[in-house]
Amino acid sequence: MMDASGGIRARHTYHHGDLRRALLDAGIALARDGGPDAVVLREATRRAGVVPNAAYRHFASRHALLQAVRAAALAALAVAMEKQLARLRDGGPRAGLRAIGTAYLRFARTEPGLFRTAFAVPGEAETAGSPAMAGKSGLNPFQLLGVALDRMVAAGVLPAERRPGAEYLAWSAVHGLAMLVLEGPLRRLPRTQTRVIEQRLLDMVDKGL
Amino acid sequence: MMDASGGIRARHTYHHGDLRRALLDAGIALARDGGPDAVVLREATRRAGVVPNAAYRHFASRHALLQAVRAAALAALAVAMEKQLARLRDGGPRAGLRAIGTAYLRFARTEPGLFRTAFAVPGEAETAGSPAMAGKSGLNPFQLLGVALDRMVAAGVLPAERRPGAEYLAWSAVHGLAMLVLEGPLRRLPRTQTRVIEQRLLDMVDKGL
DNA sequence: TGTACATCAGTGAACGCGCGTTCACTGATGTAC
DNA sequence: TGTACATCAGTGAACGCGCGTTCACTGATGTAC
Repeated sequence: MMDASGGIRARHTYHHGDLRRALLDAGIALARDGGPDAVVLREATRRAGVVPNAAYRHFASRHALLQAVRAAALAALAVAMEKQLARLRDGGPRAGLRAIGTAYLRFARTEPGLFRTAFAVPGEAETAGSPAMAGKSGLNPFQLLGVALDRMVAAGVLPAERRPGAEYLAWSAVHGLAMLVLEGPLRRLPRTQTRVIEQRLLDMVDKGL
Repeated sequence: MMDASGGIRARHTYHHGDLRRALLDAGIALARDGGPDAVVLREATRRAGVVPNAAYRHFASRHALLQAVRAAALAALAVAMEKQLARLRDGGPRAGLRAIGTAYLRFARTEPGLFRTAFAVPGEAETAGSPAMAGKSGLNPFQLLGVALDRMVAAGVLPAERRPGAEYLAWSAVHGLAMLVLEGPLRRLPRTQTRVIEQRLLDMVDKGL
């Protein structure tokens, strides 16, 4: 059990209260600064102030915990996207797509550990959609992207025949840049330059779709 | 020491002959089917028919071996690109860029382990260029992409003011798709659909650059 | 051409590491009567 | 309202694992004279 200062406080009850939640939170914290490999079962129990094997009351395996963390990371991304969408009062349907892309790139930048956990770990298809991966709207990141594209079609900005599969194209571009900047060859690029490239990439998607 | 059938043949000389090469080859084979994490020092020595610590005569650490494997993977990608470029007798300068992209995507598909090793491992900036990462032309993948873009500018197909940083945009798009297909959410997509999306992605880059 | 000796490339044995996971257990909780 | 008992959520101790890496060594190679 962690107190506000991050230290370990002695538990006075034998039962924890909500160990599952505590383990998940610890897992998220580990992923946050260290990525998927840092999500270590023993460390999570340590942080929860509990003996290692206690985790097995709540997660079948380390892998199960990791998947739960991954779902939380995806949900966090969805929330970030929703916030960015909420910001734009007006602006055409193109603005929606751009907001999605912007949020995605920012999330990768500000939460690299969670980002890597969300995508570098093979998991269940988030294209389908589990509630655990969703934001407040009930949609996961992929679905939010889909909605943005649908709106573009409805507004006549995107030809309907180019709609199917368009999410893969937009997603690829943005995802690739995120990866290259995060742990790829573009890591050493100065941040200002990164921003410029981000904008130009979004332009490219806009124009090229 | 491996014979043609893949078994371990007894070495009759005390000295190996070219252990460095043997370890590197073993490392490449490991990366090929298993990605970067599969490049395990002990396993490489096992395959070379040698005691584990013998590796330290040739590589300072596991990490050093991994970097060598990574360089080899990048060189292999460069060679694949060169081959694809050599194929096109004519076709405008756009064809060059497309060949690069095609080779990249195919390499990711046919050599997923090497691809992941090349890019999922933080390494020295390949944007600069070490000979170990280069193809027959002496250029590494990034540089080959740069040349293709330069040609487009020279041919007047790409406005000069859009040239700087253009490699990052093209690279991102193609890299993102490769990642999503390889170990991301697009893994389960049927192969025929993947191909279609690949083409459309290259179209998008072409149009959007 | 032959010998002495330095250098090099392997061997052999061992380390500590932290991990995920299993087992048999005990203390705490809540429900039926 | 009080008690008996089943269920649940933790404890305690231990495992085997394969890894990277270090140490002191010995057999093989090549070079100087």
